[in-house]
Amino acid sequence: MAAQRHYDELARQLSAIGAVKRDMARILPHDCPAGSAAVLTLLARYGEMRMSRLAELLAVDMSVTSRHVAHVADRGWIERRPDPADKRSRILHLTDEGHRQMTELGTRTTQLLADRLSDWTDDEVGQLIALMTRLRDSFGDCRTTRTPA
Amino acid sequence: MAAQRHYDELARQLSAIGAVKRDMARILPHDCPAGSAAVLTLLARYGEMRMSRLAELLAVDMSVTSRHVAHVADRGWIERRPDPADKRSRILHLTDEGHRQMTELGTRTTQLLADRLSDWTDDEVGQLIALMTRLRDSFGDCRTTRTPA
DNA sequence: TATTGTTATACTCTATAACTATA
DNA sequence: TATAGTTATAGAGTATAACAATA
Repeated sequence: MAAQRHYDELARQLSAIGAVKRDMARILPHDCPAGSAAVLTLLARYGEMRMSRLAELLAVDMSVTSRHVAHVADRGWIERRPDPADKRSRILHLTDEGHRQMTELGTRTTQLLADRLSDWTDDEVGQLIALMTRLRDSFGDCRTTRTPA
Repeated sequence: MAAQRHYDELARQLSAIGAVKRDMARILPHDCPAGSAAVLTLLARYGEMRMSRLAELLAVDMSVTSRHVAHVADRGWIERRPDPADKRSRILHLTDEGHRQMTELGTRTTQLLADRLSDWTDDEVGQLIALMTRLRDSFGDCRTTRTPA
Protein backbone atom coordinates (compact mmCIF):
# COMPACT_ATOMS: atom_id res chain seq x y z
CA MET A 1 0.00 0.00 0.00
CA ALA A 2 1.60 3.21 -1.18
CA ALA A 3 1.19 6.80 -0.04
CA GLN A 4 -1.24 9.21 -1.70
CA ARG A 5 1.63 11.36 -2.90
CA HIS A 6 2.90 8.41 -4.90
CA TYR A 7 -0.55 7.80 -6.31
CA ASP A 8 -0.82 11.36 -7.54
CA GLU A 9 2.60 11.16 -9.12
CA LEU A 10 1.82 7.87 -10.82
CA ALA A 11 -1.36 9.34 -12.26
CA ARG A 12 0.66 12.24 -13.60
CA GLN A 13 3.29 10.01 -15.18
CA LEU A 14 0.58 7.97 -16.86
CA SER A 15 -0.88 11.15 -18.24
CA ALA A 16 2.45 12.40 -19.57
CA ILE A 17 3.61 9.11 -21.06
CA GLY A 18 1.37 9.84 -24.02
CA ALA A 19 4.12 12.09 -25.38
CA VAL A 20 6.41 9.07 -25.66
CA LYS A 21 3.74 7.09 -27.47
CA ARG A 22 3.17 9.93 -29.91
CA ASP A 23 6.89 10.21 -30.58
CA MET A 24 6.95 6.54 -31.49
CA ALA A 25 3.86 6.88 -33.65
CA ARG A 26 5.57 9.54 -35.76
CA ILE A 27 8.02 7.09 -37.26
CA LEU A 28 5.29 4.79 -38.61
CA PRO A 29 4.53 4.60 -42.34
CA HIS A 30 1.72 6.95 -43.33
CA ASP A 31 -0.71 4.12 -44.13
CA CYS A 32 0.05 2.20 -40.94
CA PRO A 33 -1.17 4.09 -37.86
CA ALA A 34 -0.49 2.86 -34.34
CA GLY A 35 -3.65 0.75 -34.19
CA SER A 36 -2.64 -1.14 -37.32
CA ALA A 37 0.91 -1.60 -36.10
CA ALA A 38 -0.40 -3.07 -32.84
CA VAL A 39 -2.51 -5.61 -34.73
CA LEU A 40 0.42 -6.70 -36.86
CA THR A 41 2.77 -6.89 -33.88
CA LEU A 42 0.47 -9.14 -31.89
CA LEU A 43 -0.25 -11.46 -34.79
CA ALA A 44 3.47 -11.72 -35.52
CA ARG A 45 4.25 -12.55 -31.94
CA TYR A 46 1.41 -14.87 -30.98
CA GLY A 47 0.41 -16.27 -34.36
CA GLU A 48 -3.08 -16.59 -35.78
CA MET A 49 -6.00 -15.92 -33.46
CA ARG A 50 -9.64 -14.87 -33.45
CA MET A 51 -11.00 -11.35 -33.09
CA SER A 52 -11.96 -11.72 -29.45
CA ARG A 53 -8.51 -12.89 -28.46
CA LEU A 54 -6.92 -10.01 -30.34
CA ALA A 55 -9.25 -7.51 -28.66
CA GLU A 56 -8.14 -8.90 -25.31
CA LEU A 57 -4.45 -8.49 -26.17
CA LEU A 58 -5.01 -5.00 -27.55
CA ALA A 59 -6.97 -4.13 -24.41
CA VAL A 60 -9.68 -2.35 -26.38
CA ASP A 61 -13.30 -3.03 -27.22
CA MET A 62 -13.95 -5.52 -29.99
CA SER A 63 -15.64 -2.82 -32.08
CA VAL A 64 -12.35 -0.96 -32.09
CA THR A 65 -10.48 -4.15 -32.91
CA SER A 66 -12.82 -4.73 -35.81
CA ARG A 67 -11.95 -1.36 -37.30
CA HIS A 68 -8.21 -1.81 -36.93
CA VAL A 69 -8.41 -5.28 -38.43
CA ALA A 70 -10.46 -4.04 -41.37
CA HIS A 71 -7.77 -1.45 -42.06
CA VAL A 72 -4.89 -3.90 -42.15
CA ALA A 73 -6.97 -6.44 -44.10
CA ASP A 74 -7.76 -3.78 -46.73
CA ARG A 75 -4.03 -3.35 -47.24
CA GLY A 76 -3.45 -7.06 -47.62
CA TRP A 77 -1.35 -7.43 -44.50
CA ILE A 78 -3.66 -10.00 -42.90
CA GLU A 79 -6.32 -12.46 -44.00
CA ARG A 80 -9.55 -13.33 -42.19
CA ARG A 81 -10.25 -17.00 -42.64
CA PRO A 82 -13.49 -18.65 -41.55
CA ASP A 83 -13.20 -20.70 -38.38
CA PRO A 84 -14.28 -24.26 -39.21
CA ALA A 85 -15.18 -24.84 -35.55
CA ASP A 86 -17.41 -21.76 -35.20
CA LYS A 87 -18.94 -20.08 -38.22
CA ARG A 88 -19.46 -16.83 -36.33
CA SER A 89 -15.75 -16.48 -35.81
CA ARG A 90 -12.84 -15.49 -38.01
CA ILE A 91 -9.23 -16.55 -37.76
CA LEU A 92 -6.72 -13.79 -38.41
CA HIS A 93 -3.25 -14.45 -39.77
CA LEU A 94 -0.45 -12.45 -41.31
CA THR A 95 0.13 -12.60 -45.07
CA ASP A 96 3.58 -12.49 -46.63
CA GLU A 97 3.01 -8.78 -47.20
CA GLY A 98 2.14 -8.46 -43.52
CA HIS A 99 5.40 -10.12 -42.53
CA ARG A 100 7.31 -7.71 -44.71
CA GLN A 101 5.48 -4.80 -43.13
CA MET A 102 6.36 -6.15 -39.68
CA THR A 103 10.02 -6.30 -40.59
CA GLU A 104 9.84 -2.67 -41.62
CA LEU A 105 8.06 -1.69 -38.40
CA GLY A 106 10.54 -3.61 -36.26
CA THR A 107 13.47 -1.86 -37.93
CA ARG A 108 12.00 1.58 -37.37
CA THR A 109 11.04 0.90 -33.75
CA THR A 110 14.44 -0.52 -32.91
CA GLN A 111 16.22 2.41 -34.50
CA LEU A 112 14.15 4.93 -32.56
CA LEU A 113 14.49 3.17 -29.23
CA ALA A 114 18.19 2.49 -29.71
CA ASP A 115 18.60 6.24 -30.16
CA ARG A 116 16.37 7.38 -27.33
CA LEU A 117 17.46 4.70 -24.83
CA SER A 118 21.12 4.66 -25.69
CA ASP A 119 22.11 5.13 -22.04
CA TRP A 120 19.75 2.48 -20.64
CA THR A 121 21.06 -0.96 -19.75
CA ASP A 122 19.27 -4.09 -20.85
CA ASP A 123 18.38 -4.72 -17.23
CA GLU A 124 16.84 -1.30 -16.74
CA VAL A 125 14.63 -1.71 -19.77
CA GLY A 126 13.64 -5.09 -18.40
CA GLN A 127 12.68 -3.58 -15.06
CA LEU A 128 10.47 -1.01 -16.70
CA ILE A 129 8.79 -3.67 -18.83
CA ALA A 130 8.22 -5.85 -15.77
CA LEU A 131 6.65 -3.03 -13.77
CA MET A 132 4.43 -1.90 -16.63
CA THR A 133 3.30 -5.46 -17.18
CA ARG A 134 2.46 -5.80 -13.52
CA LEU A 135 0.60 -2.50 -13.59
CA ARG A 136 -1.60 -3.76 -16.40
CA ASP A 137 -2.20 -6.98 -14.53
CA SER A 138 -3.21 -5.06 -11.43
CA PHE A 139 -5.80 -3.16 -13.41
CA GLY A 140 -7.11 -6.38 -14.92
CA ASP A 141 -9.35 -6.25 -17.94
CA CYS A 142 -10.07 -2.54 -18.03
CA ARG A 143 -12.22 -2.74 -21.13
CA THR A 144 -15.30 -3.49 -19.05
CA THR A 145 -16.62 -0.49 -17.21
CA ARG A 146 -16.29 -0.88 -13.48
CA THR A 147 -16.89 2.52 -11.95
CA PRO A 148 -19.22 4.73 -13.97
CA ALA A 149 -18.56 8.45 -13.75
CA MET B 1 22.02 -0.67 -24.85
CA ALA B 2 19.21 -3.20 -24.68
CA ALA B 3 18.33 -6.06 -27.01
CA GLN B 4 15.78 -5.71 -29.82
CA ARG B 5 13.49 -8.18 -28.10
CA HIS B 6 13.27 -5.79 -25.17
CA TYR B 7 12.60 -2.89 -27.48
CA ASP B 8 9.68 -4.68 -29.09
CA GLU B 9 8.26 -5.58 -25.73
CA LEU B 10 8.59 -2.04 -24.43
CA ALA B 11 6.77 -0.73 -27.50
CA ARG B 12 4.00 -3.22 -26.84
CA GLN B 13 3.68 -2.26 -23.19
CA LEU B 14 3.47 1.40 -24.13
CA SER B 15 0.70 0.57 -26.55
CA ALA B 16 -1.27 -1.43 -23.98
CA ILE B 17 -0.87 1.02 -21.10
CA GLY B 18 -3.66 3.06 -22.66
CA ALA B 19 -6.14 0.67 -21.06
CA VAL B 20 -4.93 1.73 -17.63
CA LYS B 21 -5.28 5.38 -18.53
CA ARG B 22 -8.80 4.82 -19.80
CA ASP B 23 -9.72 2.98 -16.61
CA MET B 24 -8.58 5.98 -14.60
CA ALA B 25 -10.44 8.38 -16.89
CA ARG B 26 -13.72 6.57 -16.20
CA ILE B 27 -13.84 7.74 -12.60
CA LEU B 28 -13.64 11.43 -13.53
CA PRO B 29 -16.68 13.73 -13.19
CA HIS B 30 -18.59 14.05 -16.47
CA ASP B 31 -17.61 17.71 -16.99
CA CYS B 32 -13.96 17.13 -16.17
CA PRO B 33 -12.26 14.98 -18.83
CA ALA B 34 -8.67 13.82 -18.52
CA GLY B 35 -7.26 16.91 -20.21
CA SER B 36 -8.97 19.20 -17.71
CA ALA B 37 -7.88 17.08 -14.78
CA ALA B 38 -4.28 17.26 -15.94
CA VAL B 39 -4.41 21.06 -16.08
CA LEU B 40 -5.81 21.29 -12.57
CA THR B 41 -3.32 18.77 -11.19
CA LEU B 42 -0.32 20.64 -12.55
CA LEU B 43 -1.52 24.03 -11.36
CA ALA B 44 -2.22 22.59 -7.92
CA ARG B 45 1.23 21.08 -7.70
CA TYR B 46 3.42 23.76 -9.24
CA GLY B 47 1.36 26.88 -8.60
CA GLU B 48 0.52 29.60 -11.09
CA MET B 49 2.30 29.61 -14.41
CA ARG B 50 1.94 30.77 -17.98
CA MET B 51 0.51 28.83 -20.89
CA SER B 52 3.84 27.89 -22.41
CA ARG B 53 5.09 26.41 -19.16
CA LEU B 54 1.89 24.43 -18.74
CA ALA B 55 2.14 23.10 -22.30
CA GLU B 56 5.64 21.92 -21.51
CA LEU B 57 4.50 20.09 -18.38
CA LEU B 58 1.52 18.57 -20.18
CA ALA B 59 3.83 17.49 -23.00
CA VAL B 60 1.37 18.61 -25.67
CA ASP B 61 1.23 21.41 -28.22
CA MET B 62 0.20 24.82 -26.92
CA SER B 63 -2.89 24.78 -29.12
CA VAL B 64 -4.05 21.73 -27.21
CA THR B 65 -3.17 23.36 -23.93
CA SER B 66 -5.20 26.39 -24.93
CA ARG B 67 -8.27 24.26 -25.46
CA HIS B 68 -7.96 22.43 -22.16
CA VAL B 69 -7.38 25.68 -20.34
CA ALA B 70 -10.41 27.29 -21.96
CA HIS B 71 -12.52 24.36 -20.77
CA VAL B 72 -11.48 24.61 -17.14
CA ALA B 73 -11.68 28.42 -17.24
CA ASP B 74 -15.26 28.21 -18.56
CA ARG B 75 -16.13 26.18 -15.49
CA GLY B 76 -14.55 28.68 -13.14
CA TRP B 77 -11.82 26.35 -11.93
CA ILE B 78 -8.98 28.63 -13.04
CA GLU B 79 -8.48 32.29 -13.86
CA ARG B 80 -6.30 33.75 -16.61
CA ARG B 81 -4.69 36.95 -15.35
CA PRO B 82 -2.70 39.29 -17.56
CA ASP B 83 1.05 39.10 -17.07
CA PRO B 84 2.26 42.57 -16.10
CA ALA B 85 5.72 41.76 -17.45
CA ASP B 86 4.52 40.59 -20.89
CA LYS B 87 1.18 41.64 -22.27
CA ARG B 88 1.10 38.70 -24.70
CA SER B 89 1.16 36.25 -21.84
CA ARG B 90 -1.40 35.05 -19.34
CA ILE B 91 -0.84 33.76 -15.83
CA LEU B 92 -2.99 30.81 -14.87
CA HIS B 93 -4.01 30.09 -11.31
CA LEU B 94 -6.52 27.92 -9.53
CA THR B 95 -9.67 29.48 -8.09
CA ASP B 96 -11.28 28.32 -4.85
CA GLU B 97 -13.67 26.28 -6.96
CA GLY B 98 -10.67 24.79 -8.71
CA HIS B 99 -9.15 23.76 -5.40
CA ARG B 100 -12.40 22.07 -4.43
CA GLN B 101 -12.46 20.24 -7.75
CA MET B 102 -8.87 19.10 -7.16
CA THR B 103 -9.79 17.70 -3.76
CA GLU B 104 -12.54 15.71 -5.41
CA LEU B 105 -10.22 14.45 -8.14
CA GLY B 106 -7.55 13.50 -5.61
CA THR B 107 -10.05 11.52 -3.60
CA ARG B 108 -11.29 9.58 -6.61
CA THR B 109 -7.81 8.87 -7.95
CA THR B 110 -6.53 7.70 -4.59
CA GLN B 111 -9.50 5.43 -4.09
CA LEU B 112 -9.06 3.83 -7.48
CA LEU B 113 -5.31 3.32 -7.15
CA ALA B 114 -5.58 2.09 -3.58
CA ASP B 115 -7.93 -0.57 -4.88
CA ARG B 116 -6.00 -1.55 -8.01
CA LEU B 117 -2.53 -1.39 -6.40
CA SER B 118 -3.45 -2.87 -3.05
CA ASP B 119 -0.65 -5.43 -3.29
CA TRP B 120 2.05 -2.97 -4.37
CA THR B 121 4.55 -1.65 -1.85
CA ASP B 122 5.35 2.03 -1.64
CA ASP B 123 8.82 1.25 -2.93
CA GLU B 124 7.52 -0.61 -5.96
CA VAL B 125 5.27 2.28 -6.94
CA GLY B 126 8.27 4.56 -6.50
CA GLN B 127 10.38 2.40 -8.81
CA LEU B 128 7.75 2.51 -11.53
CA ILE B 129 7.44 6.28 -11.20
CA ALA B 130 11.21 6.69 -11.37
CA LEU B 131 11.53 4.57 -14.50
CA MET B 132 8.62 6.28 -16.25
CA THR B 133 10.10 9.66 -15.40
CA ARG B 134 13.43 8.61 -16.83
CA LEU B 135 11.74 7.26 -19.93
CA ARG B 136 10.15 10.64 -20.55
CA ASP B 137 13.48 12.35 -19.99
CA SER B 138 15.15 10.04 -22.48
CA PHE B 139 12.60 11.00 -25.10
CA GLY B 140 13.09 14.66 -24.36
CA ASP B 141 10.56 17.16 -25.60
CA CYS B 142 8.58 14.97 -27.95
CA ARG B 143 6.19 17.73 -28.92
CA THR B 144 8.52 18.88 -31.66
CA THR B 145 8.56 16.57 -34.65
CA ARG B 146 11.94 14.95 -35.08
CA THR B 147 11.50 12.15 -37.57
CA PRO B 148 8.78 12.77 -40.15
CA ALA B 149 7.02 9.66 -41.45
C1' DT C 1 -30.98 -17.04 -25.38
C1' DA C 2 -26.19 -16.04 -25.60
C1' DT C 3 -22.10 -15.06 -28.28
C1' DT C 4 -19.09 -13.37 -32.31
C1' DG C 5 -18.29 -9.84 -35.00
C1' DT C 6 -19.64 -5.44 -37.79
C1' DT C 7 -21.28 -0.82 -38.37
C1' DA C 8 -23.15 3.87 -37.12
C1' DT C 9 -22.54 7.48 -34.09
C1' DA C 10 -20.48 10.55 -30.86
C1' DC C 11 -16.77 12.13 -28.01
C1' DT C 12 -11.85 13.08 -26.52
C1' DC C 13 -7.34 14.09 -27.65
C1' DT C 14 -3.95 15.68 -30.74
C1' DA C 15 -1.16 18.44 -34.34
C1' DT C 16 -0.85 21.82 -38.21
C1' DA C 17 -1.68 26.14 -40.01
C1' DA C 18 -3.48 30.70 -40.10
C1' DC C 19 -4.23 34.52 -37.28
C1' DT C 20 -3.91 38.50 -33.59
C1' DA C 21 -1.37 40.99 -30.39
C1' DT C 22 2.81 42.15 -28.31
C1' DA C 23 8.09 42.05 -27.67
C1' DT D 1 11.19 39.69 -36.98
C1' DA D 2 10.14 36.72 -33.37
C1' DT D 3 7.20 35.04 -29.68
C1' DA D 4 2.64 34.05 -26.76
C1' DG D 5 -1.55 32.54 -27.32
C1' DT D 6 -6.15 31.47 -29.88
C1' DT D 7 -9.00 29.25 -33.23
C1' DA D 8 -10.33 26.36 -37.30
C1' DT D 9 -9.70 22.14 -39.25
C1' DA D 10 -8.60 17.39 -39.83
C1' DG D 11 -7.25 12.89 -38.21
C1' DA D 12 -6.61 8.97 -34.92
C1' DG D 13 -8.51 6.37 -31.20
C1' DT D 14 -12.08 4.93 -28.34
C1' DA D 15 -16.80 3.30 -26.35
C1' DT D 16 -21.84 2.50 -26.72
C1' DA D 17 -25.63 0.74 -28.97
C1' DA D 18 -28.03 -1.52 -32.59
C1' DC D 19 -27.63 -5.15 -35.68
C1' DA D 20 -26.81 -9.85 -38.27
C1' DA D 21 -25.36 -14.45 -38.11
C1' DT D 22 -24.50 -18.46 -35.59
C1' DA D 23 -24.07 -21.40 -31.24
